[in-house]
Amino acid sequence: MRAHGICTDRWQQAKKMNKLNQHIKNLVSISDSYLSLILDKVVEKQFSKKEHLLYSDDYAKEVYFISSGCVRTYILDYNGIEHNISFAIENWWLGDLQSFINHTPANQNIQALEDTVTFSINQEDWNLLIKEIPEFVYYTRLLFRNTMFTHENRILQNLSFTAEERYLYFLNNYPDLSQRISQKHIASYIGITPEFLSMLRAKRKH
Amino acid sequence: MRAHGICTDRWQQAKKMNKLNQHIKNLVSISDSYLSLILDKVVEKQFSKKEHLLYSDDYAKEVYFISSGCVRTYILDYNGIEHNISFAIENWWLGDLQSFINHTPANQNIQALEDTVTFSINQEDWNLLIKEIPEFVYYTRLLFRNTMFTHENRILQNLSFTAEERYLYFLNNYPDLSQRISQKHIASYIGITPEFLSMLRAKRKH
DNA sequence: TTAGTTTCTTAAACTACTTTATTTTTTTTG
DNA sequence: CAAAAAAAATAAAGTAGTTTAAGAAACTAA
Repeated sequence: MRAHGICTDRWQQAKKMNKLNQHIKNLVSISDSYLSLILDKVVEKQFSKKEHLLYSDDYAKEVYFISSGCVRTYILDYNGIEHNISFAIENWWLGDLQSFINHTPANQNIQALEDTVTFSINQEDWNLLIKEIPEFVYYTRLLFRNTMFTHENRILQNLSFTAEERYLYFLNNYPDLSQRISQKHIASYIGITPEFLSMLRAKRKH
Repeated sequence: MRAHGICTDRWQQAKKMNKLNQHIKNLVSISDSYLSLILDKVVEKQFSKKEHLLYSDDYAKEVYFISSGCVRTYILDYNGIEHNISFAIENWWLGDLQSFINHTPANQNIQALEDTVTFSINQEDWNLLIKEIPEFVYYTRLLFRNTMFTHENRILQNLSFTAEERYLYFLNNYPDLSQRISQKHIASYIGITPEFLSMLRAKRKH
């Protein structure tokens, strides 16, 4: 990109998008011109703590790559109880992909747990990149594949682990998240009440 | 393919692979020559009821498209209890993809629940097809994406549904499987004991 | 800094689901 | 087809996790 005389604004933006740039290059080999085509479509957005990126029943018009901060996705059950589906921090993509791809109302809510900066791509540009850039197809294929593996492992856990084992697995596998995220939200993610998590933690101290 | 003078054996095989043929064509637009390149790599295998296609700790050397029959994938927990992860019938792909793709020992076991005919692709051929045929990349991207959605919905359910709701969801969404698969295996899939499922069913009759 | 809000802890009563054991029904196999 | 094996039903006792409630600790904001 540097060699192609991009104006200063673009160059500044490219610098800010360095994390996304690296993330793509780490997964697929891609020409600089294709890469800049992707980065051109990406828009920076800022969300303050507790702000929502998406509400369920709305349509997910974009997906997000997190540059800094932390968000959660959650569903509301018919009793009005929130259940955390996932967390995302720096260098993670997220979004309600079913809504985004199938143009259906979202099941998920997305909320910032910290002040957060994202790079988003909207549906139109996403489809354009998919059509124009085979490497973008490969890239998203790997993202889908990895998410599929993560989901699969979580299903295995839900079937065979106790609450305590799920908690320990979370601590071991997401030590960074464990520090940043409240117990209340971790409890919801592993599918137990905060009170029961508190009991488990008390038990482990002795 | 017919126009290209393929020998009778091939033509016979192609007829047998009609389901796979259709499955690919339904998801991506692909030339006949590429399609026959894929079908050339596919090998028919037969498994009798209760036979294993894969044992955990072995390496998954192939993935399977089911032409007829029914299989389950399951894990063994450290108490020796089996937990069903998924079922597959005609026109479904399955395999321990983590083992197959990452060349790690399998977590999953795969077992035929009925006499089953599969078309399998081994790792080497899979990688070759990925390298040579962009449409195969698109095809597998869609497979991964759909599996990802299915997994995601199951995680949502595990977080927000009771056992009874999970059972009703299974009945409604997989009516064909509900007929073919024993309650014992359905119970395991939704994460409860067969005894408790039996109770739920008795309760619903009144 | 203090009041207000949210999170965490503790504990007792409760419930969804498991465990164990026995009987009945269905399926498999020689 | 009969015998054996596997699956399903029922029931009683047990347990992992929930609910409710109330107080303590930790953030948040004027």
